[in-house]
Amino acid sequence: MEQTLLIYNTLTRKKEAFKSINPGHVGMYVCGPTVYGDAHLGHARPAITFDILFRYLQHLGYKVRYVRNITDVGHLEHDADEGEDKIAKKARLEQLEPMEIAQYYTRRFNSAMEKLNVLPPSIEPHATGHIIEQQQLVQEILDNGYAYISNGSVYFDIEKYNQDYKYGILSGRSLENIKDASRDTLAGIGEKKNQADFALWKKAQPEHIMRWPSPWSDGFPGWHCECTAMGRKYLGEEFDIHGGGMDLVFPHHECEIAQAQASMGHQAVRYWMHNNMITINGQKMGKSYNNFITLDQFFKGEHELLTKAFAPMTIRFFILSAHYRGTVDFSSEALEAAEKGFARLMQGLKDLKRIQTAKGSAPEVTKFVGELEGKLYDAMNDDLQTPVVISLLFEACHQVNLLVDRKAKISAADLETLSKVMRTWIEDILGLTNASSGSNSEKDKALDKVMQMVLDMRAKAKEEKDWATSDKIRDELAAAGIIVKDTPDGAVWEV
RNA sequence: GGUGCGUUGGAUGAGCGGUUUAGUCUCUGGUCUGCAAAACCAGCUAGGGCGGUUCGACUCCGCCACGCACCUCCA
Repeated sequence: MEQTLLIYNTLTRKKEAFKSINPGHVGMYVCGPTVYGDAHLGHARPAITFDILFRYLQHLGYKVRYVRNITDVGHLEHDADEGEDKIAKKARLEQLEPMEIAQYYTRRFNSAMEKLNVLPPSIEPHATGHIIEQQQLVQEILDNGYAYISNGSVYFDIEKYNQDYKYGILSGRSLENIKDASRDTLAGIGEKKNQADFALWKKAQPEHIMRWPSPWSDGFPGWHCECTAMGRKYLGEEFDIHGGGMDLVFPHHECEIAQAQASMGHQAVRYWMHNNMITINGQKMGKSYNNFITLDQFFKGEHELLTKAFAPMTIRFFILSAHYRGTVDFSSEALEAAEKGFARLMQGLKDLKRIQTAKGSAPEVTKFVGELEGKLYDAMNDDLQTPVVISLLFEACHQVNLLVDRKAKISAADLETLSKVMRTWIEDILGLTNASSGSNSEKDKALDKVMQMVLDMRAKAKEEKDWATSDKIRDELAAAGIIVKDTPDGAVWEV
């Protein structure tokens, strides 16, 4: 924990040295998915970005409580005025219970996360399980005079709030701006005093299935409440890190700040972190643009923009090869490049075992091994520069290749250090693992044996210079989709 | 209109005030191989325009041009 981790704080627009509120402990909250559809590539980004942070903080010795919510209620379709709960709408369309939908997509989300080797958070609270906490939050804001009741709904009074505090500090916009923008796009003010006011509690229309009793009306919480209420419940009135996608800065996180301030009199979050978007042909990938590719489609290769299926680890590597605050433009070509890069990294890890040690290391090898981990820490500590981490690990692979080819010498001690560093950084911190290592079914074992037999036969034919037979085996295996690669240590195969 | 970001070699995409600046794809040469594939090694005229700071800038600052994202549910 002697490492100084710099984190870019959206609130101050500066990189700041990270210091946790409670020494040795970190509380971290990240906005999770709204479970009314399959997760797409865009959802993978915050999940992976904050997974890296979660892993790295733990690596540095912190005990981390990581909370990522499941939004299963509360996101209104259009605007708080005439909105319809997204979950409820889809439920009616498909004649299912809202909870059935939420459960179904939650499972699918978690399964996709597992494939991407995203560690499960410490707590995954559901919005529907915290209605009482959200009502308490609303009541506090009402009691403090920063909200008003209108026709059974409760709205946050931005004008009033702005007199005592300042609304817009996170997104860097003034109340005047916000009002102007709202006036253009929306017609009547309706129940609200001010167009910029946002709903804390919404009275349910008769057609709403998801509803809860409250002092104000039968209804449901406004969509900014859950994160404020649940973050506070599990991480305390003040906690270290709040993360999410950049598109949540306004209004979601801006409203969270206002809610915390209005209810508790102080802000809850020390460091606001936001990952940038993934674009496709230069445009943000999103549900409303209808240009998204779900993670499932990636894994299966079922999308017109995909030339083939991509392994979850390829997607993870692809996302990590860009810095989290920059946009990443998706293309099949870019993913194919990522696939090769990832394979190269894994090969380097594997080839460590083939290195023959010498009595002593060459000076440049000692220098490289000695400096590697320090450089990795420097990169990671500078606001999680994973592209640099990866490029350093590629340099390590280059060293491994030289050593395998016996173009350099390495001592047993240096090799052990190199192995340990590479393993720790690739597997534990970046969370990249070899996907194929998990296949241990009876079928796979049987295939392994058969292949070993076939390759032995081919090796024998080669020994006897019976090229016709050896080539025939190679060609027929190729026709069956199995590629044979000859290496100095014998043939290897893959499907 | 407001708020941010970007402009790097044949393509993509990182880092860095000066020395050898990643990686991937394509191409070229080589090693290995019975041949091939794979793998590995090496190479392939780079940093939008104009100013400024500096002994020195692709890297810092300013202006301009172009492009992009966010400002509505959204990761």
